[in-house]
Amino acid sequence: MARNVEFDETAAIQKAMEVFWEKGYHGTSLRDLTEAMKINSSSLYNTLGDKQELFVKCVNHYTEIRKKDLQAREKNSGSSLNTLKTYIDDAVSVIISGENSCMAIKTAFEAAVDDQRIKDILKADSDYAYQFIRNNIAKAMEAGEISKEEDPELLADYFISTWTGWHESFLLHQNPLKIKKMAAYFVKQLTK
Amino acid sequence: MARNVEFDETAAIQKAMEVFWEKGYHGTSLRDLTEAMKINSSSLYNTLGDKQELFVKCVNHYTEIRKKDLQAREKNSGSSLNTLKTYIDDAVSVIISGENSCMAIKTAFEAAVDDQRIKDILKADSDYAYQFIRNNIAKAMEAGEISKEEDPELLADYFISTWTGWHESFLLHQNPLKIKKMAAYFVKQLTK
DNA sequence: ATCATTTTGAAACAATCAATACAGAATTAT
DNA sequence: ATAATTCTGTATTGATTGTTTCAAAATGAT
Repeated sequence: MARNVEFDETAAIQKAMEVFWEKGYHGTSLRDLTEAMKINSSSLYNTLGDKQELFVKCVNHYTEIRKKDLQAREKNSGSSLNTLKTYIDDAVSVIISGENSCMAIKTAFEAAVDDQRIKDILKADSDYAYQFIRNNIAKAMEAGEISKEEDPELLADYFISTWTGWHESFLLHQNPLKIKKMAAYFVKQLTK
Repeated sequence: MARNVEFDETAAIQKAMEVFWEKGYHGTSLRDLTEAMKINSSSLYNTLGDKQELFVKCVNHYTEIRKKDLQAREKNSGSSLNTLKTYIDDAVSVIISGENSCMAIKTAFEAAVDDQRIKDILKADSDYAYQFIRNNIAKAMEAGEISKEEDPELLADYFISTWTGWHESFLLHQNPLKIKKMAAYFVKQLTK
């Protein structure tokens, strides 16, 4: 009957996500977005909604990427402790690469503060990582790789929390060694 | 020779700080500021400068408050370990009180990202806390309250990092027990 | 090819943004 | 009291904000 949408919606959201990621929600203008997405504002409003809706879609997109990453790690055979260690190593690499900090963290401290929808998405994202870590810790305990005296729930929370601070540390001090040392210390605490 | 400024500059900065703290840099408008500060925009620009300058003054004000807090804690006699424990307990109380998250963290992940001046202020703030913690850990080691096998520098970094994550955790999950457990675990790790 | 439908692009919308101009009120020193 | 100076309030600046309008272009079904 009629014309189809010309642009790739997922690609457009990806681009928008990158802009929001870099500049934050309030720091991003509609013109920043349409320029990066290479679509007109009328097309944007027609297909993706207003700024807030688009932002929600972007944060969702971001957490879906993270979810897929965790799912890929779950499939990976090998000891649970190694899965966790690799997970930590990869995170350290991302942090000290000097790229933009984790979007979930930035969003948590900016836009999520007064938007429950965003909070819910980030909470679900955090919960998913929590389960991933908790399960692997529990399995590592069964395998005797981590002391059974520890509480996997507590350790999982601790895991996620510590992480966030590493981003802030590198943001301010730009010192890779600090991050590496903290990661090594964390693994040591975990395994002893 | 001439008239004096009518409003209390420190009080005005305090008010501005509260607004920035709540809404973030980009989320705060000049109207928000002048309304809260109860001064006219012309007075603002005359005495405090533009939005960016005012923000710098506010972040400085915030870190000065924290500095004074730490200095008060330093004067407090008692064991170094107790000083650290009290410091942690107080932080936990603030976090689970449900008030706004720490302004330094929010700013680090929003405005500091592309403003070196802000980064420098926050770095100095972080360094001051670092010294406070490091010194107390070192003293606690001498007193035999903390194992001498640990590295006070590393522990101090770890201290600060963990902290940040607690804020994010409570922001998303609103679960005081999680924070309390993590704090208890942290102290346990520190002292054993 | 025609028609119905939808997307697109350019332009413009009112509202708000940060920032300023300027006149008059207020203050101090003389 | 006068003069010199500075602060304050009103009003407004041009720019930018998010959003919408609308005609023209593009598409698919008949």
